[in-house]
Amino acid sequence: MLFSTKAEYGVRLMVELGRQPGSAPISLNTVAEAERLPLSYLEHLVAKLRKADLVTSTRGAHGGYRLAKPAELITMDAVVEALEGQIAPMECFHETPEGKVLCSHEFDGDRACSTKLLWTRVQGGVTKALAGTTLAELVEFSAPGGRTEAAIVNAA
Amino acid sequence: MLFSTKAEYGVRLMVELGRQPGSAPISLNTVAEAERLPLSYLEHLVAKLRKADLVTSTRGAHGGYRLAKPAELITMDAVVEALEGQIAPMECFHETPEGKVLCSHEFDGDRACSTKLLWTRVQGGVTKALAGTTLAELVEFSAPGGRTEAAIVNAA
DNA sequence: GCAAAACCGACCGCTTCGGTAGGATTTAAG
DNA sequence: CTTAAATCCTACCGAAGCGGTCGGTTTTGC
Repeated sequence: MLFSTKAEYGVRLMVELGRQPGSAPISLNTVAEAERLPLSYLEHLVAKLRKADLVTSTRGAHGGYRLAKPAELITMDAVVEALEGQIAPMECFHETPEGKVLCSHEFDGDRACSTKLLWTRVQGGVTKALAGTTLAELVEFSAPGGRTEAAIVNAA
Repeated sequence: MLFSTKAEYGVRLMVELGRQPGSAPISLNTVAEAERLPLSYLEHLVAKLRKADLVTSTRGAHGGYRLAKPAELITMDAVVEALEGQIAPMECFHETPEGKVLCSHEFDGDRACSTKLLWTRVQGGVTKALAGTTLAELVEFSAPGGRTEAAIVNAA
């Protein structure tokens, strides 16, 4: 599995928040029941989303969570990264500001790392998919009269 | 991390086999020293590659391993899948012969799974990268006078 | 004051990861 | 025939992460 349920549950949580049009905050309990997920586990996940400034919280009775910005401006790479940590195909694959750096096994420098090409391509494919998908799309797609399966193919 | 060192080491192992032109089998010990990887761990990995018919073995003194087919015909999705198991972005994301099936949380059927679109795109991006890369490319890329970094971008 | 809610941190059983260890079996070379 | 090299097989092991659970504290509206 590329990702754990942290990403799965967290994305569902975000979609649930994105579905509500109003300005009233939504309690985690509401989300937990709607998605049938354990409340106390969602607490851990929403904490990560809050630290990443993807949701805001209001405490006390009738409190809850809201999206920190419009769903159209939230891309899924930020969401998944907040939940799962840095997204890289491999432990030794580090991104530095100035391009990529490999590798703990790339010794001697007498020849290129044999796996660099592969992981770079994989990295590109994943980030393109994640960064190219907005929360708004997921909300629309999963709506009762949402877009059809064809939308998946079209947006390749 | 999307993949563990099983994929990393296993791919290196395959590249090392692909580098040798001759028909003589290469011992794991040779590979282990060349790539500075623990021999006894490589044994586990090569067993998976053998079960997946990606390498063949000859036992006894001067034995070792060879690629089961030309490097041009070995795509990395088969290699990674042999090492890491089925590649899917998420536990609940199952591929059936007739398309995709979701989801353990997609209850009631009254609305689409909110994460299906996302994971389908991720899946597509990863498999495209893996299936679109052959072992021969990695061998060439990592050769002493191999192709430059630009090859990575070009082959997007 | 009470109840609802966000917050926080500790704990727990389970599986995987990365690796080690010890052997058994096969085979080529001397 | 013996020995060394190599594949093959199974069991084990510490560490870490996963998927929660629990108990409690704090904040806030009614």
